[in-house]
Amino acid sequence: MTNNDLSYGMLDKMVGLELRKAQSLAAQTFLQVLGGRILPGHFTILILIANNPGQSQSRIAKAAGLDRSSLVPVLKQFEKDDLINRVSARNDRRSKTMTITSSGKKFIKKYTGEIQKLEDTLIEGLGKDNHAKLSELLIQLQELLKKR
Amino acid sequence: MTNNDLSYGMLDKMVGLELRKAQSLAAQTFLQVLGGRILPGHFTILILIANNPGQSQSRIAKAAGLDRSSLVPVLKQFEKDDLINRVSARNDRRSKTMTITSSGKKFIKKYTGEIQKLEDTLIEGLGKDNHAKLSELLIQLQELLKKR
DNA sequence: AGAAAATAGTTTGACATCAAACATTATTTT
DNA sequence: AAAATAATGTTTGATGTCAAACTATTTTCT
Repeated sequence: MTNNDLSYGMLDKMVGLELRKAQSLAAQTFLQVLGGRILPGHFTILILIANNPGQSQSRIAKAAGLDRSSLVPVLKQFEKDDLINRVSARNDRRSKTMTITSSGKKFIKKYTGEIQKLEDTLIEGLGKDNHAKLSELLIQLQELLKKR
Repeated sequence: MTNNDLSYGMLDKMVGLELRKAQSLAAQTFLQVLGGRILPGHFTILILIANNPGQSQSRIAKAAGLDRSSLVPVLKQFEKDDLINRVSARNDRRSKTMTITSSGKKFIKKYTGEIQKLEDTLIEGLGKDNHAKLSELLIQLQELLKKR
């Protein structure tokens, strides 16, 4: 039997605990959907660049919930794979503005269907209202945590 | 201005994205509460051992949402810090059963108040019902993801 | 009973992430 | 205008985690 009946004691039903477990499982599942070719968080970076052309690395990093420095090797690889372009910003020579390439767009398009399908199973499994409520609460939670 | 008005495109409000961002923030906040002395996930391991004495490493790992192998260095450190005891199980010489020490109990007790206080601010911020709903949905989500 | 498969804990190697320190460029202060 | 402060991208070092391979045991199968 693989029945998991351990007690979490004081941590029982605390959001931090459930968040970590849920996130771990979700990341694993999304990674499968992405064919193991790109990490969920890295896919997010790509999407952010595609939807917000001309933004700086710092802005993208912040939106992705990652450290600036963590982006560097990822972007380097994206560039090497011809998924994005990076050029020094005219007005600020420290910054580099980034844009998606046509290959990048193709790459994204390749997985959008599967990702949406996965999300649809979550919507179906939780119920539409609950799914919406869950993202809403997660966003609200982020607001709360940012304020501390 | 630090206004974060980037578009997440197709990922907007997807649970995977919000989960990852929320989890990152929560882990950071809990780490602060724990005085930077122990990672949230490691504290969970300790709590699990305290509340489920005599369990094997594998069971604890699973309940904590971590890989078996990830536990090894953590437990080694816990042992060195006299927070837990590990002894070979009588009935299964592969297994090691673990118990919390009195120092371990003290360690837990030291942070219980602060952790509960943090959770209380989340309950207050989200509203009691929403907080309960959030953990419930996170648990439900885990069930869904495990079934895939 | 003996062989085969499964399980527990561990080690090793790869990699993602963060934090701090750094150089360069912008902005703010004086 | 000069000096101090802040911001951007980067490098480096440390650490946590996973996955795969390994040993030792246990369980299952025949």
